[in-house]
Amino acid sequence: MQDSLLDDLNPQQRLAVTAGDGQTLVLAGPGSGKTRVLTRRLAYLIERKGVPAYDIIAVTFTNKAAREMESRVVTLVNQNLEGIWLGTFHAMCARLLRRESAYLPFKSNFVIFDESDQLSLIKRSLRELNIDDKTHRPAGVHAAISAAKNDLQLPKDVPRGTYRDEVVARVYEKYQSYLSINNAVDFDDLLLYTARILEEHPEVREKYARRFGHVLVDEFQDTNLAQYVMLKHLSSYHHNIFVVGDEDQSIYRWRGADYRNVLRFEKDFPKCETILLEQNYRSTQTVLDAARQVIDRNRNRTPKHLFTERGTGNKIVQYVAVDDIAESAFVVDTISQYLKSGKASANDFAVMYRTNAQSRLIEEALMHSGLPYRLVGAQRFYGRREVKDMICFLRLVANPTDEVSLLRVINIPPRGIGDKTILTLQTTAMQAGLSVGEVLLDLGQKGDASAFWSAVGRPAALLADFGTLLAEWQSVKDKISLTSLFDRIVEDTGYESYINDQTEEGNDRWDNLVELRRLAFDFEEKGMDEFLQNLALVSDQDTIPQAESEEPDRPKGAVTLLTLHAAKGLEYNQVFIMGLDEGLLPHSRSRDDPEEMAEERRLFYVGMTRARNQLYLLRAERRRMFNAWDYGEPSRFLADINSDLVLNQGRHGVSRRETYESDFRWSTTSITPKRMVVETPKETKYKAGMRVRSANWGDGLVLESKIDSDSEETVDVHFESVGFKRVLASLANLEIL
DNA sequence: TCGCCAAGACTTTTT
DNA sequence: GTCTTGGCGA
Repeated sequence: MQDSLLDDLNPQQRLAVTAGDGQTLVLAGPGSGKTRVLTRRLAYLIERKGVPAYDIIAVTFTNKAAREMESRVVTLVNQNLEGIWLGTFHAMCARLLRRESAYLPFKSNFVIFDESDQLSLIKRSLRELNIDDKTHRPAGVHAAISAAKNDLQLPKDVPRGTYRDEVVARVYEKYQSYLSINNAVDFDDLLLYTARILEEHPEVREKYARRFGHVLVDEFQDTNLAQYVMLKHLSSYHHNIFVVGDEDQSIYRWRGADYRNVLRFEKDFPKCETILLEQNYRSTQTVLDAARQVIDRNRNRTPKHLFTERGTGNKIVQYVAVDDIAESAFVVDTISQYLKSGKASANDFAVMYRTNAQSRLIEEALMHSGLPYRLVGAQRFYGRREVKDMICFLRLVANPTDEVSLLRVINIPPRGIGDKTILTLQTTAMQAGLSVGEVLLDLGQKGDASAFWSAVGRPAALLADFGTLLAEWQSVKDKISLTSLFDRIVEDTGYESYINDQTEEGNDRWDNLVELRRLAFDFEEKGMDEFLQNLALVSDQDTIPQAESEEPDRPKGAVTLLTLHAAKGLEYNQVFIMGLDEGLLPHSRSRDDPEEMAEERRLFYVGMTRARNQLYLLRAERRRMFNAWDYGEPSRFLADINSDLVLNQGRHGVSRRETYESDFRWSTTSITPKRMVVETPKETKYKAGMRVRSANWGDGLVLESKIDSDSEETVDVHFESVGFKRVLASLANLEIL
């Protein structure tokens, strides 16, 4: 019997796809056909079980995953997916909240603030509350608020035990009130409000729970508490929930993701059927074995025995470079050799690293050798200044009371409206009980006849000019198309000449605006509101050509450079993982938290399992950090891989630094010839773990000690009294206890 | 008000 | 190294 939906699946995959009603947990190792199972499951429900698409909700984390799933399902079933809820968690929540805004502190046409908007609101809240932003960094406070939201806490739920908690709770409250004034929500709110609305209003919960006969979830290991609770409520009527994930690939803990939701799922649904997908279709057995040796050291997970029919394959190549430059040189040399032999093309290669900062050296090395490369994700499209500016202009036209947007663009391009003027404007508005935008519009429309003309003083004319522009855009916004409005704003503000200074960078910036205009064109029919509401939920990966896709303008392809985080879900024939040094991978910030250390291990595991044929693990004996050499230890993860699986290509003796120097922008002053000789680090007097006493700060614990370029010993100490300090050994006079 | 310079930070970043 | 931020002088 032929069955196109099931025939080409392995037994485990088939078991998952055809699982009966109830709760199903599919634990899918890397390369085991997770996406395939999910799409076939959808198709199976619709085609074989006669489930109307309308009854299904399928959630993913990225737009890319959602789009991919949709297009694959469409080719599998002979009907359209009319009425299905298929999309990212955030998009699905936004849809639900727009319908149920009656229960919420904002209107249904709310906008979603992105990260920069959020941060500017946090800063304003801190200022308003007179909280010092040095001791309470905006990003840190925001992270704390975000964590609270992911844990389903409202401001009143935040514990107020310490002064810090108190600060967070107060800023949280203020921040929410600002969001509300602007009719805006942040990313976390989408999840928080959805979970809470389902929790607190039985009639809403029942409405959606009844509707969704089937709930399907991708990347389940990356859900946070809010998402978990939401899923539980959505499936509380029909109890059909099908989740796919892999605890070992959970790498977003710092965003609230909790892989233990996998364990929680099994506990909450004791009758759930658990299916393990262990056959791997991507890598060689060598890669899988090595990866397993690394990941098996983690606890609280379901052990998996990944196997492949692809054979043993090549050994993993380990290479210890003399320094960071040599590390990059090795990558470039190796790739060049492959390409010369004709055995591979550039897009077979990926170079992965822990931190974006590491991309610089490899980029320079690739550029130097003329190899084409593609950098994933470093510069974000929507984060770019010019793109953000334009979006704020549009948001302002759509909603003049949006103060965040207004304050951003009121003086862009510079039109003589400074801090002082803005402050008077704000005070005037507050006294009149109006928003800043409304005052501005009044000034623009009535000129010196406006009631506010004298109140704002000398710069009144400047403000009125901008107000006039704004009023004009407002009056035409419903009469002309979105792109025409776009052009009009660019024209009226002289924005093009402001950003495009005819340098290469200026041209790039202008190109970004042209790209944004192209995106806006897709919303010509749906209109500006829809465009703005969706903007924040579109990630950069949707606008930047992705690694696996063919780019017509680059037939030969390019080497892909990306962080380990960005690598999840992708695969390459040859994978280089750079910087396998203690402090880098695992990252030093994870040093004293076992949970974070476990996540570093998973991150490495994700990277390793991206490789189809050949994996290269690299490290450098020393690298340049700030202005000194940093001598690292090999990553602890390397020791976990059995040496039988590894081919050690040893250590290069020559740094390429000299050869670069002539035609690259290495600063010659910072690299004296003396330091090009490989030098052994001098012994440090203080060692990590030592207890020391200082006359100033009392007792403390040495975290790290190193010799910098001037042979000075720098010691990092955690003092009981004052916390972390970095001191020079020669000056601090630390007594070893 | 603007633009320049110096100081300090700097993990990852699906939405 | 490179980015942002804050202070200061024109």
